[in-house]
Amino acid sequence: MTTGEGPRRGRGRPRTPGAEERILDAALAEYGEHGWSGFTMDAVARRAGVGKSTVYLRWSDKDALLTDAVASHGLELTAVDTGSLAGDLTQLALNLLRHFHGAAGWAALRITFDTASVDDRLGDFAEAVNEVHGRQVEQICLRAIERGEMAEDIPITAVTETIYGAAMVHALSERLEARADSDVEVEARARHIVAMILPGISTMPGTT
Amino acid sequence: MTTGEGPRRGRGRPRTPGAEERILDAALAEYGEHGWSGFTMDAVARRAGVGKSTVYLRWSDKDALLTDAVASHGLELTAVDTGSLAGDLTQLALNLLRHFHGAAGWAALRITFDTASVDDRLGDFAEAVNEVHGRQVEQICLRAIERGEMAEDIPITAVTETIYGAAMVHALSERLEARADSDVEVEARARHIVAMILPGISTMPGTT
Amino acid sequence: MTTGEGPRRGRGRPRTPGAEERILDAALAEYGEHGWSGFTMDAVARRAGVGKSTVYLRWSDKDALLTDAVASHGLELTAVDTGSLAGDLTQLALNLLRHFHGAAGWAALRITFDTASVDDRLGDFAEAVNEVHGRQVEQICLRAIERGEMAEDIPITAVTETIYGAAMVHALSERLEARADSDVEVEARARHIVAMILPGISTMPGTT
Amino acid sequence: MTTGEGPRRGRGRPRTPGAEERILDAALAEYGEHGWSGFTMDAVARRAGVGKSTVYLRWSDKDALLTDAVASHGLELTAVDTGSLAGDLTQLALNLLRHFHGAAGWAALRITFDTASVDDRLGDFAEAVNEVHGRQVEQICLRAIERGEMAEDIPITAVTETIYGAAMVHALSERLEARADSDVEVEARARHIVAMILPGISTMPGTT
DNA sequence: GCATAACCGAGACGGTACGTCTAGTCTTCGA
DNA sequence: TCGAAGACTAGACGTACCGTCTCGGTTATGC
Repeated sequence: MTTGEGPRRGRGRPRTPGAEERILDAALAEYGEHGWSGFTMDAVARRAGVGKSTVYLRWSDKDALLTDAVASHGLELTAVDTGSLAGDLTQLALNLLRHFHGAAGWAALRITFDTASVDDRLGDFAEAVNEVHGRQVEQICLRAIERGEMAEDIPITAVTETIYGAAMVHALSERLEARADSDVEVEARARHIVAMILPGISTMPGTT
Repeated sequence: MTTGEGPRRGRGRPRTPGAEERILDAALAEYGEHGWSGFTMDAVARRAGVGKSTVYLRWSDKDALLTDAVASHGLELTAVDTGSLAGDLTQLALNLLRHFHGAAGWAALRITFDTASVDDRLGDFAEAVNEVHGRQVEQICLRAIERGEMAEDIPITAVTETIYGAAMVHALSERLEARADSDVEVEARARHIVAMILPGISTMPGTT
Repeated sequence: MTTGEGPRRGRGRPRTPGAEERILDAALAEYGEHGWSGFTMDAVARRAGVGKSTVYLRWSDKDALLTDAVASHGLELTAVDTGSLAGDLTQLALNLLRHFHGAAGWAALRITFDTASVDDRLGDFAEAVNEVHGRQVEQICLRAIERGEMAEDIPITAVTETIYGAAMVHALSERLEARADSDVEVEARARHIVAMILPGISTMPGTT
Repeated sequence: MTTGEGPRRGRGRPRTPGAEERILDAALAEYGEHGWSGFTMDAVARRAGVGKSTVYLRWSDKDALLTDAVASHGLELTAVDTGSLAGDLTQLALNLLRHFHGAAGWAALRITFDTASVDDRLGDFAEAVNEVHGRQVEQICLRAIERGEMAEDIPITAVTETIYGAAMVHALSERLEARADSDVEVEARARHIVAMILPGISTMPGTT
């Protein structure tokens, strides 16, 4: 995402192959363990067994590294097409719940909030996430409208925000209460969320 | 929540009355302007017209101050009882949208995420927020169930998470797109959110 | 030296009698134990069992207190008149050696050097010490000249400086080597010093 | 005496060559201008055009820096061999008077007194000074004894202490009276001092 | 006998330096 | 040419101290 995929044909020593990934992993681990205020470049470099200059050679600064670290593990939401609006949304909710529960997803979340707060810093990443995620729901909804399952006058962003928000706050609750849902609970929660909003957006009242 | 409500009967010069509030305000302002990195104790002290030691006399460190600053202005959600579930939820959603849009609410949000991530730091504040907010929705729902407006088998936490999440993510979107909704838009969004989940939780299908 | 011996006849509560002395003692003790850089007003006040304001009520600042503390115990050199130049000088050297060896004398010495270094601060104390001490030797020498024991063309300040310096450096050596001379050694050293300079200032060559 | 003469062969950026000296000079200048209180690490760093951490990378704390600064310029006494005891001593006295009159010599003196007072701090420097200086006089005296100019039963330390003390106290007097001797006066004083003690240590009575 | 006034202890106040730590840059050696 | 090591400037961190101030209380005089 940052490195620039130049064929690296030059003279001199080629870049150590594993370094990039080790650094990203180290960054993610440090961020997960100590949070933003305890996240130091020196610690990342040391943990990755790498000199600080190697890190700065590839990322311009702290934010860039962190952003990239999260991005590298944080956008693994795969689109689905189960054939029904209910199925698509339930699968999406499930994915989101699992995503935000994991370290990378959670880190992505925090960074999104952090970067969204500072105006003089580029919220590139946050916007990217926003767009990627937003497009997911958009496709689901468009398919549903085509099939006639969903009313056309529903603002899609509202659907996105509701589902994402629900998953997000649920993950937050879990962390605050130092609780970890079982697989069954997660699935139940996903179904609950969808059940709650489906009647509100569907064309046929009374469907579940 | 701040210093312990000791009646301060002792000897010695009593603490300057206004200082506490001025420092908290300054902290919130600095945080809002510069974000977490860029938030300086020296700057807070200077802005509050106060010595650094005065700040450290009352708060043990940066996090404690920031947490308190946000808490002092971040829990101003007033419960409402409009008589109907739809009215209550719409009013709540409206409050939340406005809350998260403002500096204090947004800051509270960020801090909630921050403190929820670090285990060796006390997420006291985050838990408090969680509980206060959770109780709001609980009361609304209990009233609705009493009135027969709401099904009894809906998990209330799911309702909470959905509404809060929707408001939260909407505020996030606004910031990411550097957009500021008008009052009309905010109200419309609140109604949309409620309209989306109301059919899913209400006893009478087809109601809006 | 600082207090100003006003009869303190006014109304109001009179100053606690013992306080003055206790503070001075505490100051001297702290200075002796921790040196100039570890000498704090808070510590002095605490050690004297006294509030800081009580200290500042009597002395304007740190230097004033320290100066006074040393002065109160540091100028106890008593003049002597043994009837002969050799006797007078030996007695003086002995006094000085003992003086500089003790805590108060040593502290006075340090302060003299400290205050002599800073031009914007009043070396009042240092000058006072200098003058008091200088006068001692002056009197001894004048008596000796009257008696015909001492040549008239000797600059008296040179005599003063030599004897004082010798005693001073000897005390310094003792401290540096963590050594403490016995009484016999001190007396021997005093005689040595005088024996060394006596032929150089006496009218009769070859006298000891 | 400073950093340990490791050949610094390793990897990494080598220490900036000039920095050490610039810092020491700045330290000495600051000390000379503002004295011990008023001597600030920040000011030293700023004056040397250096970051504070660079200073702390080389010296553990304020005292260490100051001590070293003085040591670097404070031990420039060169031995002399004029061929006669009187000549040697006069030259030594002259050197000392000039040494203690200068900023570095005076600073060295103060620090010697300071470090000699605090037992938990290493008086390394003070001892070094003591030894270096002591050896000077020792050599002079031994040569004189060989030549038969000086009696063998004179304790050499007494000679050292007397000459050093005389020069020291003279410098002190100059400062206290804000006076600066001319070259002629300094030389006269040196001759006076030696004339005073020479008869007392020489084998031939009546020599000057 | 009661107000007045100066003192006392405690300790909070604004300010400033301390010594530590981090960010991001720069400079060397070795691969 | 790149990588690791690590010194560099800049500046925030949290602590400690200075000298000032404001309390509640105490102890004397003087009306």
